[in-house]
Amino acid sequence: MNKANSATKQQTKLSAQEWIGAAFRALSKGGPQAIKAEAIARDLGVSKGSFYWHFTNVADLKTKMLTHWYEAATQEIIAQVNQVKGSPADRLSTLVDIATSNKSEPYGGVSVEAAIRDWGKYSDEAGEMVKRVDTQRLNYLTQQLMAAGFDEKSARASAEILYAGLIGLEILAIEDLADLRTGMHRLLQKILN
Amino acid sequence: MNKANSATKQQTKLSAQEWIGAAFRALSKGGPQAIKAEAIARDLGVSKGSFYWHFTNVADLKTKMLTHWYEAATQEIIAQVNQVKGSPADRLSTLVDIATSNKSEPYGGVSVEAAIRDWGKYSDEAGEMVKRVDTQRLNYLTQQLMAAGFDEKSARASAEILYAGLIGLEILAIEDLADLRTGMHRLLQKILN
DNA sequence: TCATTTCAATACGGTAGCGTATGGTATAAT
DNA sequence: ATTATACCATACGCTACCGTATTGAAATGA
Repeated sequence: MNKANSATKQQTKLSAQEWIGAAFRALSKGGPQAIKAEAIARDLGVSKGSFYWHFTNVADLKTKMLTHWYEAATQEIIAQVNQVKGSPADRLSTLVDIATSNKSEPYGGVSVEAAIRDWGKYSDEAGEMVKRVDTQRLNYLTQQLMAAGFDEKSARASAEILYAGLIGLEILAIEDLADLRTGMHRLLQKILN
Repeated sequence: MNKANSATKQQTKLSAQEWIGAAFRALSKGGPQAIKAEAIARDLGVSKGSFYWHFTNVADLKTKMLTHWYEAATQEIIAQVNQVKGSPADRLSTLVDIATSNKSEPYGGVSVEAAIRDWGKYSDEAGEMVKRVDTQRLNYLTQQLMAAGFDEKSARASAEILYAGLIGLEILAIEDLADLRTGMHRLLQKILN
């Protein structure tokens, strides 16, 4: 056995990030109650001794998951959309594409989003984080719609409908991303026209 | 103590229905993982000996919960809406009101609906039940929209948007039912006009 | 080289939930 | 009055998970 084969995923040391990534995988597969130190350790092929090195306890891991998701779900996406040159409608369209793309990254992606939203219903900490994300996104959508010519009041109303549609379609059609995307663009057209 | 006082809720015997009702309360408060025999028994002020009299195990309870929800979430509501005399738009409006009303009944009501939808993501059995309910409701909506003058293709498309909006708003605004209802009627207008 | 730091394995006690077994009590039937 | 039935309590063993303590090993630095 070649001991120094770095390509075979024979990693000797783990980082907190890898634990967090595995935790997100567990979350989207089994829900919040699947975020368990020993189960994730098994999944990583390691013992819980490692877990309690990187985190003080499970609550600590959860907090760090939420923080990371917050960054990925707001700042990064908004920055990404803002550098799209074109009309506000173009940016909204880009936003829809991003929101309906299932990135292979650990956090971000549709299934994680939905799972965290569930989580938020049963945990205050997660609930507040979801609320912060929703508020920020809603503000951003309103802002884009106003840039597209809506007055503030109707921009906010349309942003709510658009965002609700996005969330709803995401939850209903989560297994077929292509359908989700076309449905979303359809709704966007209905609101913009 | 008047031993034969039937009005004081001093019930000596429990029915399976009361267990199911308590289980739904636990579900909407704590999520699927809160459906636990011993916890619900504590809530009912009784021991788990009783639970295993009425149900063979926890899986059995869950199956019965899903069956009851299925009935309440489709047949009963559709029957209720169908007896509204008026235009299809009137029936759709009534449907929105029903869907956004938080009934005090054990199953039915917005919070239970959302909780079961979560549940469906992590359990195949619940997932299939949710899918059955969604399909039936979507068909019914399509049918009503066709009666309102849409052709089949666009009726189905609009039904999906309407239903997605309903689900989305439900999940976003679950704490404020009044807002939910007005938002929903707004979306209905946008689609019908 | 050897000492320190970083990461992981193992072993432990504690709690919570499951399902079973068994016995107890109240109501109804005869 | 006695027996049967329906419902519930209690006690048990089992497993999964938590968090701690201790030891071990590998990498890094001096």
